[in-house]
Amino acid sequence: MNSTTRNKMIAGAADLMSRRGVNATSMRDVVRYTATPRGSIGHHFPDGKPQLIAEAVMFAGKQVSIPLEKALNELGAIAGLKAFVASWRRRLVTTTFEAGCPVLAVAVDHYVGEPSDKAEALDAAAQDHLLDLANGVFADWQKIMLAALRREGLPAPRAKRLATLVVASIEGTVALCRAARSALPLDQVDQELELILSDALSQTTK
Amino acid sequence: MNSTTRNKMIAGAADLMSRRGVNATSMRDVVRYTATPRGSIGHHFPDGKPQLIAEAVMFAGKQVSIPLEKALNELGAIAGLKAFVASWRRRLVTTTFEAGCPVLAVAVDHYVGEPSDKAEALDAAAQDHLLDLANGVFADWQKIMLAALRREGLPAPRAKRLATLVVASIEGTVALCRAARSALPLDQVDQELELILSDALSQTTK
DNA sequence: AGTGAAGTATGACAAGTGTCATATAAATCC
DNA sequence: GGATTTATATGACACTTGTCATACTTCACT
Repeated sequence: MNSTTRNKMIAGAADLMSRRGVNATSMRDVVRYTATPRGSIGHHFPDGKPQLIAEAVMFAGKQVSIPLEKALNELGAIAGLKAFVASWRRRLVTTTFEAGCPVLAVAVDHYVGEPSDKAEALDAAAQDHLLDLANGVFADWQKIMLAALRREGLPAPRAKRLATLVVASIEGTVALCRAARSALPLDQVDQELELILSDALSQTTK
Repeated sequence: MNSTTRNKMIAGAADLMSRRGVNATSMRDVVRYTATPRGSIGHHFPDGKPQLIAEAVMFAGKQVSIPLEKALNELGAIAGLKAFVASWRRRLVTTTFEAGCPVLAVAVDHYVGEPSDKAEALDAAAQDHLLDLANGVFADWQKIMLAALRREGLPAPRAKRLATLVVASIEGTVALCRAARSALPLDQVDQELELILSDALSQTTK
């Protein structure tokens, strides 16, 4: 199984989806963008576009969760989060605020299926599956953040809420930065999150 | 000028965009959804789909900013924000987490223009204009939140950062809720935001 | 009554969409 | 080395998209 073509397609799809959204990314765009053979797309993704989107979401999930976990492990919750935000910042700046998060794209820009006859019935199921995947990725990120906070002594209920806040606010802030073509929102949120987390952690050791 | 047709189209476009995204919302969808005459769309929106999207963004902007400002004025920053979040929660629940924010949709799901010959040049400008509008709406919401916080004595730099955090985290959380088909993330973030704001405000009166 | 504008209806256009059937090329295995 | 799976190529399909030209209706105003 030649997987480099397949992997290039998945990575390219994730990238394009993060920039323009799900429906603005056609399969022909993906093969153009990645210089992969168009004839292979049906071969590597027999279930068609929904499958490609699904794999792109899972790919993007790992692409974030692995460095996130590493940063939190090596630097602790606060410094690790700052490093993670910094990597988002770099991505925004180097793409002139064109690239975003493909998982958010799936949550917001729902895939509208084939024009064919089967219609509504399958589309709803396919869309639900994609939402499940996106939700799984978000949950994964939250779990990683949660573990880091708990490791520093924060009680579970508070840590869970803060993990949700961190993931949600970063997702939202990245979107704000793209709209503003500026990293200012991310810098502001970064500062506030640091304050909030260090406040919360300082209360536990008292 | 018969504006009820026009207004129905704008409101319907905003609603559909908030549920499925920009590119998944076709003009034919809008006239189907709003039971408005298809022949009129070119009449009311001579600049075509970009114009309809633009008006939908501004419409959605006011639809949020007006009740937000009212709630903050009447109830103060903390209780007002809680009331505002509660209204978001209602919208999510009553639409079984299908509806979201059309402004976020514009920021994430970029409009891909007509298939015609003019191509790239105009598209980039049109997309930039839409991003400007979305950014203006986000900035408006932040300004309203900022004013409420300053009214309670918070110094400007901190208030600005917190206003950004509030807008970004609510946008992100609504997306999380849609992916999870659950209001839990919003409830968690609501609780944390309350804690954060009351902490920040209590430090000013000391 | 009549005139002109505002609104509505309908169909055609060029182009793009995902998918599929078929055909060729490459690589793997006995 | 031949056979069989894997991969790539190409073109056709049924359909949707935004836009436009053209017609018909409605309505206000003089």
